Amino acid sequence: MQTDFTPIDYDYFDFNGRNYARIIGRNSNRKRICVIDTCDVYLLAILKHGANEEAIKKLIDKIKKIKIEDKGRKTKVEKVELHSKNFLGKPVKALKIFATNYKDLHDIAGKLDFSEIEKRRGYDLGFITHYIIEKKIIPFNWYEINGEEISASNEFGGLGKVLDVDFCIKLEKHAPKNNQEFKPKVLSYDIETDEFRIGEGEILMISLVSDNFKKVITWKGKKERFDCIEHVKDEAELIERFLEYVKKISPDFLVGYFSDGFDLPYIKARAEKHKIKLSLGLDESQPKFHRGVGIGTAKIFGITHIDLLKFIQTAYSQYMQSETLSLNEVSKEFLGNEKKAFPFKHSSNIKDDEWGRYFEYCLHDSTLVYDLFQKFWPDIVEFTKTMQEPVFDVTRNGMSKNVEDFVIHNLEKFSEIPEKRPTYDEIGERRRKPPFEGAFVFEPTPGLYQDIAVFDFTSSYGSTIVTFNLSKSTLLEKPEKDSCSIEALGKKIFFSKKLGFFPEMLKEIIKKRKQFKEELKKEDDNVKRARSNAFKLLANASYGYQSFFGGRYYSEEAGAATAAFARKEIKEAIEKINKASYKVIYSDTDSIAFLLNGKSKAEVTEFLKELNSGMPGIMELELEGFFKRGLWVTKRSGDIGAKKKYALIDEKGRLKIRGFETVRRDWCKLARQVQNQVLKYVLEDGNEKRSLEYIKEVVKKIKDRKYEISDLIVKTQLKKPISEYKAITPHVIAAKKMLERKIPLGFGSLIEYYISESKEKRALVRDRVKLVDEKGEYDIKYYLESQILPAVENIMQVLKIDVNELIDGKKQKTLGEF
DNA sequence: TCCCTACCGTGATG
DNA sequence: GTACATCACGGTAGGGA
Repeated sequence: MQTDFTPIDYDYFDFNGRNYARIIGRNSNRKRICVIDTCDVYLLAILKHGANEEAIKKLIDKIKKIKIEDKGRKTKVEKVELHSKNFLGKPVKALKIFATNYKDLHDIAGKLDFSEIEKRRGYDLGFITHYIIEKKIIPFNWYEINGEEISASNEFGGLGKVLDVDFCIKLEKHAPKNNQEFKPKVLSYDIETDEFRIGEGEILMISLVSDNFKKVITWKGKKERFDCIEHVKDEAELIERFLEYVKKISPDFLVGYFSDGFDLPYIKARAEKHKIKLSLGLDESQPKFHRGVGIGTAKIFGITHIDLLKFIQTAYSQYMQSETLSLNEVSKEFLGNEKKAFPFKHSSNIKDDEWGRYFEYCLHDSTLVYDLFQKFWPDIVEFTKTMQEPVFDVTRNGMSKNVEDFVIHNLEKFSEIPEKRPTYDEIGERRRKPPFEGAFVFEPTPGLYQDIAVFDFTSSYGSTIVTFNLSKSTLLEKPEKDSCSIEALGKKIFFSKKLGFFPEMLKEIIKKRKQFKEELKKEDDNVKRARSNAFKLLANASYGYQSFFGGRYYSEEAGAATAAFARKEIKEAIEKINKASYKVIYSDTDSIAFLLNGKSKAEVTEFLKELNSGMPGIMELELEGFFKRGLWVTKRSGDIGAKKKYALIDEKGRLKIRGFETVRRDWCKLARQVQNQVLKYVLEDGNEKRSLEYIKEVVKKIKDRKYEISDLIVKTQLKKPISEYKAITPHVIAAKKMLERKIPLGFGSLIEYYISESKEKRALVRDRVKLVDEKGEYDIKYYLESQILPAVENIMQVLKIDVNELIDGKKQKTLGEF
């Protein structure tokens, strides 16, 4: 049969000793299709330079005889070809050694102990990656496919019969087709339980949301409620019902939030307890749980399980406003919608008339997850198409893996043989290296400035890598004609002029980033901003990747050289800006802030063009914006200007605050609000007048205990198991208190506490820690001197005001009006 | 016991 | 599994006076 087809999810199976890819996807009639296909598997043996033809011939004959039988299957070398390829940019002769089963390539490589062979590569990619490279059947692209329909045949042990798909096709031909939009069928889900520890409590309800479908399955509460609430008799039936709905709706994506770490493992544990087979897969298989160091992953065959939290974490968190990645905050930021309020209670404490609200709460969570998925769908597609790996992996991988996938899937254009993953020892060696010098940060002179412009290098590190051709494969041992050099790692490092594959590929990511940024300029919304930033992140991660110990294309020299070149470029730009009679007041990594010194915006724009025309390669500055005022403060200790701490206001009165306590979540809300307000007043007015009034008022209110504890809560994240802390800080004490109350805590838990008054005179801060709901009076002195004062002190100091006098009230006379 | 500083730890910037 | 280095700053640990 013939149809069009877009691949969504991939896995593979062995049949008669061979590997077969199983690809689940859809056609444009929304029929679900499973494509079965195989491909040649091989590894590459790179030959030593200058091996003679006769020797190679003999070698090929020897290799052809290799057989392996020790893993319950027979694998042999099926054919050997001699190819001219590149390895790390250099031309090499390599033998392409074809074998029966991908999993045996490693063992075959182990038998290639011949003196003519220099290196063995290309057998550590994984079958699916290898398959996608070989057959070029890329997720979310469209293909016209031809093949034999085997839905009802006994082929592959009757595989087609057990698969719950519309068509099962053994692929014969495929050709790329114009891409079209694919609207997936999505089912989001969320569970509520009594116990947070996996499987230790009962599942009280499961909510499901899909297109025109909302359902809460529960065995709790009273029967008559809303249409979408379905009562079952017990937990076992609830799980059965969940299975039925997933099967009936049969979505392309089953989406949860932290569902890799909670919902799905929980359902699995409870299903096991009730001896229910959790056959969610299209082939009736159970979810496969893969253990990770942190949380594992949960994979369902044919229905792609997505944990949105994971994707948001890697792709967007760095550029988000939200302080935590809780469903509530993330929904607020991207949907303008939040969770319904329902304080957690054990089910035994929930009254009859409260269940309705609990159901609504649970259902609303699934709605949020559903809406978030729809919002991020374009990004998920874009990421997946760029990385060319199955969407299951792309949504879970970190940035370094994404960069590496992108590289691996683009090697063929360069006839490049893939480099191997580093060994355990190599990783250890790389990790032990001392850090190299990074970015340049300008030490600002504290002050309140007027009329400021800010320039940014577009994808600074990325364009540096591209411009100066910095990578593992372009690193030279000694200088060559036209090679470029830089001082880094305490020596002179050289890179060839001939463009390497890594820099060339990076060019494409930068192009994409530019495109998304343009789109963002046309119409600004949270998701567009996130997308643009995600590709910015990816471009920057390419720099991080080359210095990342786990990377195949790790190169300390390339990393250090990138930072060195970037420093050189920005310092030169600063000099040029100063020479043009502007005055640079601050700079960090890739941005430069400078005073207009009376010049017009038009002059600045013109000057920017001139600057760019003199810039090497694809290095380019862009205008970040004009600002009416800007404030830089001193460090708390000493008089020198603090780096990474400043606030700007543009002509429209919009604030841009960086590094200040206002943007740090480990300061109490009050301190942050007060600082934010003071910055606003100072930047708007250019003087201290309104701020002083305001601070005075706040100080009085603190002294009069007019604030709620909720304004004074300090939030700190737990970053390791409590026992591992050497320094017992307030947040460790708070965490211990929470543990005593049996509140489950772990890596990443947000610890909330406030500082209460103590009779003891010299008590440590940690001895005064109280949990949010613990009764107590807040410590006036602490909040004045350790929260509010530090938050405004340095700002007022710039305006020559000593805030200490406001607080103790002794020297108020010197303040004139007070 | 007081005082100082090194170090731990978190969370920012880019 | 896991992109990088550069900063600020509160709080404690721990030694010396």
